[in-house]
Amino acid sequence: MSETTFGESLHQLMHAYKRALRQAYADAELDLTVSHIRTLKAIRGQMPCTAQAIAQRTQRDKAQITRLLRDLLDANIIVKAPHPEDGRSQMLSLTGHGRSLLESVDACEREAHERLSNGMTQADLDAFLRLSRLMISNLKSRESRCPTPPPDLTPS
Amino acid sequence: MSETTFGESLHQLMHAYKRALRQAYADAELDLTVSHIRTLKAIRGQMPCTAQAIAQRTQRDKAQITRLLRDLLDANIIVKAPHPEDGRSQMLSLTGHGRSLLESVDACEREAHERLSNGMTQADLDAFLRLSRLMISNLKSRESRCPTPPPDLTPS
DNA sequence: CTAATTGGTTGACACTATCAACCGATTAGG
DNA sequence: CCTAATCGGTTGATAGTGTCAACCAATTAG
Repeated sequence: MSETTFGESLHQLMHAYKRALRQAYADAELDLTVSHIRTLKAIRGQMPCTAQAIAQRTQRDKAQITRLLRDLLDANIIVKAPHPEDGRSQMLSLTGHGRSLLESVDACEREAHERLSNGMTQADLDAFLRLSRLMISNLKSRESRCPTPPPDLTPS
Repeated sequence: MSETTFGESLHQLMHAYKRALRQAYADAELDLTVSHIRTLKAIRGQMPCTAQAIAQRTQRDKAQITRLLRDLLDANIIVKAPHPEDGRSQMLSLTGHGRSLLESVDACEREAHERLSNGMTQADLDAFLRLSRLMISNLKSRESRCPTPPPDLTPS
């Protein structure tokens, strides 16, 4: 029976967490969705970077990324610059506005994170993170075996 | 800094998990979404039950529940019966079809769960579950502005 | 040079969450 | 009893998100 409660817990945790973030962002008058902010953080994490890199880092569809980036560009939170070596690609980076905005975000999240982790030790958090990562990699390994053409099992 | 990776991990785990479930359901030719199945499991968990109970149990909007139930009714997976003591309410229960369908679901999930938990001990799983529940209750307590009811962390 | 690949964009669609308005049944207060 | 508030459920609207497929232009490979 532990499968059912596992999935349920995961769902509930996810949604409670997202609600908490949305609430915190709204309280701070940050007019951004969770997705936008996730994208922003990905950019900051490896600035300057390409849209492709963000898609990989956040595990999301590149179409989705394009749309999120459009909003962020319109809001003057990031800027595009041509890629020096590849005319298809473009380098994304935060504007000053984007950077300061992201600092407010950090404050929001620190608060949310603090609430979330109430009663948990650092070891608990580490353990949770470790297990999460393990599960992600467990799931991903199987997932990605379809799109790649069969790793030649050609009858030798 | 650990907040960012925490949120990222949670997102990714959630989506990887949902993708795995969707894939498993599709492989088994179960034409149901994750939400439908979550709803079904809630019904099974406290059958017979009301829509209200499901909404609470799964922490979802009652409007959403109504729509999911409509689909399940149309597909003859559950049935409605009038509530004996309250004319507004209605008792939901699984049909035979629904029950057998849910058994296939269980099989799918067992498989997905097995893949997911590869390399994890039972203690790991328990720890993960315990921490998840703790965080959920941490987040919920402020959400609903209620005095925190003591989290019941019974490791069932 | 042509063909395949890659970075990015666009369109379409499904799923999910959330909010507000509403209906009929029930309950509470006078 | 009658009215008002509440409750279970339904419906509509809107937004956020995930996914797929088609496409363009730049790049690379043969």
